[in-house]
Amino acid sequence: MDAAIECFRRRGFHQATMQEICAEAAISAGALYRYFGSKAEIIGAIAEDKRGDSDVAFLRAAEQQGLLEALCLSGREFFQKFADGDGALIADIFAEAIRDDAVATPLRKTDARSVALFVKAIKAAQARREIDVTLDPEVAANTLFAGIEGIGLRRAFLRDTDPDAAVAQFRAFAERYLSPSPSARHE
Amino acid sequence: MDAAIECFRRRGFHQATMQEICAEAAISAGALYRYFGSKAEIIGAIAEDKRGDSDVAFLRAAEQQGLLEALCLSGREFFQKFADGDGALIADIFAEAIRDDAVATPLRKTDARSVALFVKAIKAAQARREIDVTLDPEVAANTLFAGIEGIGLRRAFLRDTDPDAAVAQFRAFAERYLSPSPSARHE
DNA sequence: ACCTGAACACCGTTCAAGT
DNA sequence: ACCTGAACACCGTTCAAGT
Repeated sequence: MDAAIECFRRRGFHQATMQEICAEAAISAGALYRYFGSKAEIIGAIAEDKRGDSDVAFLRAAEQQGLLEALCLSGREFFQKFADGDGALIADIFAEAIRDDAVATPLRKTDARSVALFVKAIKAAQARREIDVTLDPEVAANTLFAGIEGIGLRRAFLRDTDPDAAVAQFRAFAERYLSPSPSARHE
Repeated sequence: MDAAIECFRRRGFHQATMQEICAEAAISAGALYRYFGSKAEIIGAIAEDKRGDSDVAFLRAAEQQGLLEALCLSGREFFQKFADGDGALIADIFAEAIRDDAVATPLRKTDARSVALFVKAIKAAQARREIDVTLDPEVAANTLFAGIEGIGLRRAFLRDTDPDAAVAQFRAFAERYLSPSPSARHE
Protein backbone atom coordinates (compact mmCIF):
# COMPACT_ATOMS: atom_id res chain seq x y z
CA MET A 1 0.00 0.00 0.00
CA ASP A 2 2.76 2.40 0.90
CA ALA A 3 4.06 1.64 -2.60
CA ALA A 4 2.31 4.92 -3.46
CA ILE A 5 5.70 6.34 -2.51
CA GLU A 6 6.32 5.77 -6.19
CA CYS A 7 3.96 8.60 -7.15
CA PHE A 8 5.61 11.19 -4.91
CA ARG A 9 8.97 10.01 -6.11
CA ARG A 10 7.99 10.41 -9.76
CA ARG A 11 6.17 13.70 -9.53
CA GLY A 12 6.79 15.25 -6.14
CA PHE A 13 4.39 15.75 -3.29
CA HIS A 14 2.33 18.62 -4.64
CA GLN A 15 2.33 17.41 -8.25
CA ALA A 16 1.17 13.89 -7.54
CA THR A 17 -2.62 13.61 -7.35
CA MET A 18 -4.64 11.47 -5.03
CA GLN A 19 -6.20 9.82 -8.07
CA GLU A 20 -2.78 8.75 -9.34
CA ILE A 21 -1.98 7.29 -5.96
CA CYS A 22 -5.33 5.50 -5.95
CA ALA A 23 -4.65 4.07 -9.40
CA GLU A 24 -1.12 2.98 -8.43
CA ALA A 25 -2.43 1.30 -5.30
CA ALA A 26 -5.47 -0.14 -7.15
CA ILE A 27 -7.82 1.32 -4.62
CA SER A 28 -10.64 3.88 -4.59
CA ALA A 29 -10.44 7.40 -3.21
CA GLY A 30 -12.69 6.57 -0.30
CA ALA A 31 -10.59 3.56 0.68
CA LEU A 32 -7.40 5.64 0.64
CA TYR A 33 -8.96 8.07 3.11
CA ARG A 34 -9.72 5.13 5.34
CA TYR A 35 -5.98 4.54 5.78
CA PHE A 36 -4.69 8.12 5.66
CA GLY A 37 -6.60 11.14 6.92
CA SER A 38 -5.05 13.50 4.41
CA LYS A 39 -2.36 13.90 1.79
CA ALA A 40 -0.01 15.44 4.35
CA GLU A 41 -0.41 12.39 6.56
CA ILE A 42 0.97 10.24 3.78
CA ILE A 43 4.34 12.00 3.66
CA GLY A 44 4.49 11.63 7.41
CA ALA A 45 4.06 7.88 7.07
CA ILE A 46 6.59 7.68 4.23
CA ALA A 47 9.33 9.70 5.90
CA GLU A 48 8.77 7.77 9.09
CA ASP A 49 9.55 4.30 7.85
CA LYS A 50 12.34 5.40 5.52
CA ARG A 51 14.61 5.71 8.52
CA GLY A 52 15.89 3.05 10.81
CA ASP A 53 17.13 0.32 8.52
CA SER A 54 20.63 1.72 8.61
CA ASP A 55 20.93 2.27 12.35
CA VAL A 56 22.74 -0.98 12.96
CA ALA A 57 25.11 -0.36 10.08
CA PHE A 58 25.95 3.07 11.48
CA LEU A 59 26.84 1.80 14.94
CA ARG A 60 28.94 -1.04 13.55
CA ALA A 61 30.84 1.38 11.30
CA ALA A 62 31.38 3.75 14.22
CA GLU A 63 32.97 0.94 16.23
CA GLN A 64 35.05 -0.61 13.49
CA GLN A 65 36.06 2.34 11.32
CA GLY A 66 35.69 5.32 13.63
CA LEU A 67 33.14 8.10 13.93
CA LEU A 68 34.14 9.98 10.79
CA GLU A 69 33.64 7.00 8.49
CA ALA A 70 30.30 6.20 10.08
CA LEU A 71 29.15 9.79 9.55
CA CYS A 72 30.24 9.66 5.92
CA LEU A 73 28.25 6.46 5.52
CA SER A 74 25.13 8.21 6.80
CA GLY A 75 25.89 11.18 4.59
CA ARG A 76 26.29 9.04 1.49
CA GLU A 77 22.96 7.36 2.12
CA PHE A 78 21.26 10.74 2.35
CA PHE A 79 23.07 12.24 -0.65
CA GLN A 80 22.09 9.23 -2.75
CA LYS A 81 18.45 10.24 -2.38
CA PHE A 82 19.20 13.56 -4.03
CA ALA A 83 21.04 11.81 -6.84
CA ASP A 84 17.97 9.58 -7.24
CA GLY A 85 15.80 12.64 -7.78
CA ASP A 86 14.14 12.73 -4.37
CA GLY A 87 15.56 16.16 -3.54
CA ALA A 88 12.40 18.15 -4.17
CA LEU A 89 10.40 15.63 -2.16
CA ILE A 90 12.76 16.02 0.79
CA ALA A 91 12.42 19.81 0.60
CA ASP A 92 8.64 19.39 0.43
CA ILE A 93 8.73 17.29 3.57
CA PHE A 94 10.75 20.00 5.32
CA ALA A 95 8.28 22.66 4.24
CA GLU A 96 5.28 20.63 5.28
CA ALA A 97 6.85 19.71 8.62
CA ILE A 98 7.75 23.33 9.35
CA ARG A 99 4.24 24.45 8.47
CA ASP A 100 2.18 21.63 9.95
CA ASP A 101 2.61 20.22 13.45
CA ALA A 102 0.68 17.10 12.56
CA VAL A 103 3.38 16.28 10.01
CA ALA A 104 6.29 17.38 12.17
CA THR A 105 5.50 15.51 15.36
CA PRO A 106 5.94 11.93 14.10
CA LEU A 107 8.98 12.99 12.06
CA ARG A 108 10.65 14.53 15.07
CA LYS A 109 10.33 11.24 16.88
CA THR A 110 12.29 9.28 14.29
CA ASP A 111 14.68 12.20 13.90
CA ALA A 112 15.36 12.14 17.62
CA ARG A 113 16.27 8.47 17.39
CA SER A 114 18.84 9.18 14.68
CA VAL A 115 20.26 12.10 16.65
CA ALA A 116 20.53 9.88 19.72
CA LEU A 117 22.57 7.45 17.67
CA PHE A 118 24.93 10.22 16.60
CA VAL A 119 25.22 11.40 20.19
CA LYS A 120 26.09 7.91 21.37
CA ALA A 121 28.79 7.52 18.72
CA ILE A 122 30.18 10.99 19.46
CA LYS A 123 30.49 10.22 23.17
CA ALA A 124 32.25 6.96 22.37
CA ALA A 125 34.68 8.77 20.07
CA GLN A 126 35.36 11.34 22.78
CA ALA A 127 36.06 8.56 25.27
CA ARG A 128 38.60 7.18 22.75
CA ARG A 129 40.08 10.70 22.41
CA GLU A 130 39.36 10.39 18.70
CA ILE A 131 37.70 13.82 18.56
CA ASP A 132 37.52 17.03 20.58
CA VAL A 133 36.29 16.24 24.09
CA THR A 134 35.09 19.80 24.68
CA LEU A 135 32.30 19.50 22.09
CA ASP A 136 28.77 19.21 23.43
CA PRO A 137 27.61 15.89 21.93
CA GLU A 138 24.00 17.03 21.50
CA VAL A 139 24.90 20.26 19.70
CA ALA A 140 27.55 18.51 17.63
CA ALA A 141 25.11 15.81 16.49
CA ASN A 142 22.59 18.43 15.42
CA THR A 143 25.22 20.49 13.62
CA LEU A 144 26.47 17.43 11.74
CA PHE A 145 22.90 16.62 10.74
CA ALA A 146 22.33 20.19 9.62
CA GLY A 147 25.53 19.96 7.60
CA ILE A 148 24.41 16.81 5.82
CA GLU A 149 20.97 18.24 5.10
CA GLY A 150 22.30 21.62 4.03
CA ILE A 151 24.92 20.16 1.72
CA GLY A 152 22.40 17.80 0.14
CA LEU A 153 19.78 20.49 -0.47
CA ARG A 154 22.29 23.03 -1.67
CA ARG A 155 23.94 20.67 -4.16
CA ALA A 156 20.53 19.69 -5.51
CA PHE A 157 19.73 23.37 -5.97
CA LEU A 158 23.04 23.82 -7.80
CA ARG A 159 22.35 20.72 -9.92
CA ASP A 160 25.44 18.83 -8.78
CA THR A 161 24.19 15.83 -6.86
CA ASP A 162 27.22 13.56 -7.35
CA PRO A 163 27.31 11.59 -4.07
CA ASP A 164 31.11 11.20 -4.11
CA ALA A 165 31.65 14.94 -4.31
CA ALA A 166 29.01 15.54 -1.65
CA VAL A 167 30.62 13.04 0.72
CA ALA A 168 34.03 14.62 0.14
CA GLN A 169 32.62 18.02 1.01
CA PHE A 170 30.93 16.66 4.12
CA ARG A 171 34.02 14.71 5.18
CA ALA A 172 36.17 17.84 5.13
CA PHE A 173 33.55 19.69 7.15
CA ALA A 174 33.10 16.93 9.74
CA GLU A 175 36.83 16.31 10.10
CA ARG A 176 37.58 19.95 10.79
CA TYR A 177 34.53 20.43 12.98
CA LEU A 178 35.30 17.47 15.19
CA SER A 179 39.05 17.73 15.49
CA PRO A 180 40.43 19.31 18.67
CA SER A 181 40.60 23.05 18.05
CA PRO A 182 44.06 24.51 18.69
CA SER A 183 42.68 27.16 21.05
CA ALA A 184 40.91 24.60 23.20
CA ARG A 185 43.80 22.19 23.67
CA HIS A 186 45.33 21.87 27.09
CA GLU A 187 48.74 20.24 26.80
CA MET B 1 2.80 44.97 -6.79
CA ASP B 2 5.39 42.67 -5.28
CA ALA B 3 3.69 43.44 -1.98
CA ALA B 4 1.88 40.14 -2.64
CA ILE B 5 4.87 38.74 -0.76
CA GLU B 6 2.59 39.32 2.18
CA CYS B 7 0.29 36.47 1.13
CA PHE B 8 3.08 33.90 0.84
CA ARG B 9 4.47 35.10 4.12
CA ARG B 10 1.13 34.70 5.86
CA ARG B 11 0.06 31.39 4.40
CA GLY B 12 2.98 29.84 2.53
CA PHE B 13 3.44 29.32 -1.16
CA HIS B 14 1.05 26.44 -1.74
CA GLN B 15 -1.61 27.65 0.70
CA ALA B 16 -1.88 31.17 -0.63
CA THR B 17 -4.31 31.40 -3.54
CA MET B 18 -3.98 33.52 -6.61
CA GLN B 19 -7.27 35.17 -5.71
CA GLU B 20 -5.90 36.27 -2.35
CA ILE B 21 -2.88 37.73 -4.05
CA CYS B 22 -5.14 39.49 -6.54
CA ALA B 23 -7.22 40.93 -3.71
CA GLU B 24 -4.13 42.05 -1.76
CA ALA B 25 -2.72 43.71 -4.87
CA ALA B 26 -6.16 45.13 -5.83
CA ILE B 27 -5.90 43.65 -9.29
CA SER B 28 -7.76 41.08 -11.37
CA ALA B 29 -6.59 37.54 -12.12
CA GLY B 30 -6.01 38.35 -15.78
CA ALA B 31 -3.87 41.36 -14.91
CA LEU B 32 -1.71 39.32 -12.52
CA TYR B 33 -0.94 36.88 -15.33
CA ARG B 34 0.18 39.80 -17.44
CA TYR B 35 3.04 40.41 -15.00
CA PHE B 36 3.84 36.86 -13.93
CA GLY B 37 3.50 33.82 -16.16
CA SER B 38 2.69 31.49 -13.29
CA LYS B 39 2.61 31.10 -9.54
CA ALA B 40 6.09 29.58 -9.55
CA GLU B 41 7.43 32.62 -11.37
CA ILE B 42 6.32 34.79 -8.46
CA ILE B 43 8.53 33.05 -5.89
CA GLY B 44 11.39 33.42 -8.32
CA ALA B 45 10.82 37.17 -8.42
CA ILE B 46 10.44 37.39 -4.64
CA ALA B 47 13.53 35.40 -3.74
CA GLU B 48 15.51 37.31 -6.33
CA ASP B 49 15.11 40.79 -4.90
CA LYS B 50 15.28 39.68 -1.27
CA ARG B 51 19.03 39.35 -1.62
CA GLY B 52 21.60 42.02 -2.22
CA ASP B 53 20.72 44.74 0.28
CA SER B 54 23.14 43.36 2.80
CA ASP B 55 26.11 42.80 0.51
CA VAL B 56 27.77 46.06 1.44
CA ALA B 57 27.27 45.45 5.15
CA PHE B 58 28.86 42.01 4.82
CA LEU B 59 32.03 43.29 3.14
CA ARG B 60 32.41 46.12 5.63
CA ALA B 61 32.04 43.72 8.55
CA ALA B 62 34.55 41.34 6.99
CA GLU B 63 37.11 44.15 6.81
CA GLN B 64 36.50 45.69 10.19
CA GLN B 65 35.57 42.74 12.40
CA GLY B 66 37.02 39.77 10.57
CA LEU B 67 35.53 36.98 8.49
CA LEU B 68 33.88 35.10 11.34
CA GLU B 69 31.84 38.09 12.53
CA ALA B 70 30.76 38.89 8.98
CA LEU B 71 29.60 35.29 8.49
CA CYS B 72 27.65 35.43 11.74
CA LEU B 73 26.01 38.63 10.53
CA SER B 74 24.84 36.87 7.36
CA GLY B 75 23.74 33.91 9.41
CA ARG B 76 21.72 36.05 11.80
CA GLU B 77 19.94 37.72 8.91
CA PHE B 78 18.96 34.34 7.51
CA PHE B 79 17.97 32.84 10.87
CA GLN B 80 15.76 35.86 11.54
CA LYS B 81 13.57 34.84 8.59
CA PHE B 82 12.85 31.52 10.27
CA ALA B 83 12.00 33.27 13.52
CA ASP B 84 9.65 35.51 11.52
CA GLY B 85 7.79 32.44 10.27
CA ASP B 86 9.18 32.35 6.75
CA GLY B 87 10.77 28.93 7.24
CA ALA B 88 8.19 26.94 5.33
CA LEU B 89 8.32 29.44 2.49
CA ILE B 90 12.10 29.06 2.26
CA ALA B 91 11.73 25.27 2.14
CA ASP B 92 9.06 25.68 -0.55
CA ILE B 93 11.45 27.79 -2.60
CA PHE B 94 14.10 25.09 -2.27
CA ALA B 95 11.65 22.43 -3.37
CA GLU B 96 10.38 24.45 -6.28
CA ALA B 97 13.92 25.37 -7.38
CA ILE B 98 15.07 21.75 -7.20
CA ARG B 99 12.06 20.61 -9.20
CA ASP B 100 11.76 23.43 -11.73
CA ASP B 101 14.64 24.85 -13.75
CA ALA B 102 12.67 27.97 -14.59
CA VAL B 103 12.59 28.80 -10.87
CA ALA B 104 16.16 27.71 -10.17
CA THR B 105 18.00 29.58 -12.92
CA PRO B 106 17.35 33.14 -11.74
CA LEU B 107 17.89 32.11 -8.11
CA ARG B 108 21.24 30.55 -8.92
CA LYS B 109 22.36 33.84 -10.36
CA THR B 110 21.76 35.81 -7.17
CA ASP B 111 23.09 32.88 -5.14
CA ALA B 112 26.29 32.95 -7.15
CA ARG B 113 26.73 36.62 -6.31
CA SER B 114 26.47 35.92 -2.59
CA VAL B 115 28.88 32.99 -2.86
CA ALA B 116 31.33 35.20 -4.74
CA LEU B 117 31.19 37.65 -1.85
CA PHE B 118 31.97 34.86 0.63
CA VAL B 119 34.82 33.67 -1.58
CA LYS B 120 36.29 37.16 -1.72
CA ALA B 121 36.14 37.56 2.06
CA ILE B 122 37.62 34.08 2.58
CA LYS B 123 40.57 34.86 0.32
CA ALA B 124 41.19 38.11 2.15
CA ALA B 125 41.11 36.31 5.51
CA GLN B 126 43.57 33.72 4.18
CA ALA B 127 45.90 36.50 3.04
CA ARG B 128 45.73 37.88 6.59
CA ARG B 129 46.46 34.35 7.92
CA GLU B 130 43.24 34.68 9.89
CA ILE B 131 42.02 31.24 8.76
CA ASP B 132 43.40 28.04 7.27
CA VAL B 133 45.17 28.84 3.99
CA THR B 134 44.79 25.27 2.68
CA LEU B 135 41.00 25.59 2.38
CA ASP B 136 39.62 25.87 -1.13
CA PRO B 137 37.72 29.20 -0.97
CA GLU B 138 34.98 28.05 -3.35
CA VAL B 139 34.24 24.83 -1.48
CA ALA B 140 34.50 26.58 1.88
CA ALA B 141 32.02 29.28 0.84
CA ASN B 142 29.52 26.65 -0.30
CA THR B 143 29.97 24.60 2.85
CA LEU B 144 29.42 27.66 5.04
CA PHE B 145 26.29 28.47 3.07
CA ALA B 146 25.06 24.90 3.40
CA GLY B 147 25.72 25.13 7.13
CA ILE B 148 23.65 28.29 7.50
CA GLU B 149 20.80 26.85 5.44
CA GLY B 150 20.93 23.46 7.14
CA ILE B 151 20.97 24.92 10.64
CA GLY B 152 18.09 27.28 9.82
CA LEU B 153 15.88 24.59 8.32
CA ARG B 154 16.70 22.06 10.98
CA ARG B 155 15.96 24.40 13.86
CA ALA B 156 12.66 25.39 12.25
CA PHE B 157 11.81 21.71 11.98
CA LEU B 158 12.67 21.26 15.66
CA ARG B 159 10.62 24.37 16.57
CA ASP B 160 13.54 26.24 18.09
CA THR B 161 14.13 29.25 15.87
CA ASP B 162 15.79 31.52 18.43
CA PRO B 163 18.28 33.51 16.31
CA ASP B 164 20.81 33.89 19.14
CA ALA B 165 21.03 30.14 19.67
CA ALA B 166 21.22 29.55 15.93
CA VAL B 167 24.06 32.05 15.52
CA ALA B 168 25.93 30.48 18.43
CA GLN B 169 25.62 27.06 16.80
CA PHE B 170 26.77 28.42 13.46
CA ARG B 171 29.65 30.38 15.03
CA ALA B 172 31.06 27.24 16.63
CA PHE B 173 30.74 25.41 13.34
CA ALA B 174 32.39 28.17 11.27
CA GLU B 175 35.16 28.77 13.79
CA ARG B 176 36.17 25.12 13.87
CA TYR B 177 35.74 24.63 10.17
CA LEU B 178 37.91 27.61 9.24
CA SER B 179 40.67 27.34 11.82
CA PRO B 180 43.94 25.74 10.67
CA SER B 181 43.58 22.01 11.21
CA PRO B 182 46.42 20.50 13.28
CA SER B 183 47.17 17.83 10.71
CA ALA B 184 47.52 20.36 7.90
CA ARG B 185 49.86 22.80 9.61
CA HIS B 186 53.37 23.06 8.32
CA GLU B 187 55.57 24.67 10.99
C1' DA C 1 -3.20 48.13 -25.63
C1' DC C 2 -4.68 46.68 -21.35
C1' DC C 3 -7.94 44.88 -17.89
C1' DT C 4 -12.01 42.17 -16.34
C1' DG C 5 -14.07 38.18 -14.43
C1' DA C 6 -16.85 34.27 -15.86
C1' DA C 7 -15.53 29.87 -17.44
C1' DC C 8 -12.49 25.75 -17.75
C1' DA C 9 -10.03 21.79 -16.33
C1' DC C 10 -8.70 19.71 -12.35
C1' DC C 11 -7.55 19.24 -7.51
C1' DG C 12 -8.26 17.12 -2.41
C1' DT C 13 -11.93 15.46 0.22
C1' DT C 14 -16.59 13.67 1.46
C1' DC C 15 -20.52 10.75 1.91
C1' DA C 16 -24.82 8.54 0.22
C1' DA C 17 -25.28 4.31 -1.73
C1' DG C 18 -23.96 -0.20 -2.45
C1' DT C 19 -21.71 -5.03 -1.03
C1' DA D 1 -17.88 -3.31 8.41
C1' DC D 2 -15.79 -1.80 4.42
C1' DC D 3 -15.49 0.03 -0.30
C1' DT D 4 -17.14 2.72 -4.35
C1' DG D 5 -17.19 6.72 -7.14
C1' DA D 6 -20.13 10.60 -8.21
C1' DA D 7 -20.43 15.01 -6.17
C1' DC D 8 -18.64 19.14 -3.73
C1' DA D 9 -15.95 23.14 -2.89
C1' DC D 10 -12.09 25.24 -4.62
C1' DC D 11 -7.77 25.75 -7.03
C1' DG D 12 -4.50 27.88 -11.04
C1' DT D 13 -5.05 29.50 -15.53
C1' DT D 14 -7.32 31.23 -19.82
C1' DC D 15 -9.69 34.12 -23.00
C1' DA D 16 -13.87 36.31 -25.04
C1' DA D 17 -15.65 40.51 -24.05
C1' DG D 18 -15.30 45.03 -22.60
C1' DT D 19 -12.75 49.89 -21.96
